Amino acid sequence: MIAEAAKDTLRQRGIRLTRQRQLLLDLLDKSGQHLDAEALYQMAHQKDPKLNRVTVYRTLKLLKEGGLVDELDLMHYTGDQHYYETRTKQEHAHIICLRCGKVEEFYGDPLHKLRRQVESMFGFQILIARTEVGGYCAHCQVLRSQEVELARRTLAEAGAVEGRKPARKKSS
Amino acid sequence: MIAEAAKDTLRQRGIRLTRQRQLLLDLLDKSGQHLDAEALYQMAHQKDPKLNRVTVYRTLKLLKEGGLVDELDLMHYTGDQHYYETRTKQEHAHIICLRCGKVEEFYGDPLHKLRRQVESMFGFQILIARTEVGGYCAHCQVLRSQEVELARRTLAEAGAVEGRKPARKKSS
DNA sequence: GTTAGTGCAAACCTTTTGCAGCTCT
DNA sequence: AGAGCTGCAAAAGGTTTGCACTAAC
Repeated sequence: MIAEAAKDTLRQRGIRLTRQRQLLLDLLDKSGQHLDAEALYQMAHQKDPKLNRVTVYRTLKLLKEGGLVDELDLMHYTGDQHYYETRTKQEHAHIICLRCGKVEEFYGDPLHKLRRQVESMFGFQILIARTEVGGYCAHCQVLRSQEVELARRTLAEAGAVEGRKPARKKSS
Repeated sequence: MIAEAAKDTLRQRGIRLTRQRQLLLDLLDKSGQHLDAEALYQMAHQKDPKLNRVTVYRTLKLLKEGGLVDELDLMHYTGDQHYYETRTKQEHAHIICLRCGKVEEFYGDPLHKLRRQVESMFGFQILIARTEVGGYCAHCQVLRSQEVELARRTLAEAGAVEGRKPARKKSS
């Protein structure tokens, strides 16, 4: 369980493990990934009605600065909020379908190569890296092209109707 | 000049090329890269005092949706605003120094490979991809370690002072 | 002449801050 | 005991929206 490791890390840094922080850490850890502050707040608030939204923001900031969670924005698919996931697994890219919102994760060589090249080419010390890709998933590509086709026809129809209206008075 | 191509694209889509849009497009095109909405507004507003901030936001949104500019956030180095650059050059990653704010651009194989792998592995149709890397540039690594060392010493000193204070009443 | 686009003001949403009181160690 | 943390209310920062007027085609 990641939350335990995170708690140790925090303890070692002399950061207090309050009831609220433990709850948030556990929720972040368990509940899948890509929670935004509001979603996390809702979950936490349900378990502890006294817990305030502000505490969620402060905790997330703390964890982010401590390198315990990573911040994403998933191409702002749903808005301008940020998403968080515990930093455990290998580095990975996030692939977001801009139609259905599904998020895939990509682990692979190119990410490591990129990292190594950036380090050696620029003498750069990398602390965080993130790759986000937006587009249409296999399923939505079909649906998307149907939608576009429909829109095209609707427009053409409207155009035809317009064409039937009395012509611009020029010949009248 | 990119702005011209962009203008053609817009015209073809039946989007009106207003005075304001032309100005914004030209500014985006010329003035280096990584402008945020406010910076772009300041520049535009200087040339055309009637031009409103809202128009900047609306134009950026239009250009972004049309794939003519890319939106970045440069690891939120300076805050939560977004940055924009015209989409012309090859795909590239942005490397941001979290100490001095310098932004480097990385062009390279790993980016293409990543793209190709995502397309083939997931059957994904990519519309936008972005990679941002945060850390310390070669120059700032040195300065950073000095800063950390200084902080460490300052803390140790404070700790020493604290140590001289009457001990926790246990032996008293 | 239409319809899209602009400016203005006001709203909106997410996140941060100031401060008094509470709590972990 | 006391610094660190929380909750509450209020502010901030960035961006969007409603509406009447203006301008591009």
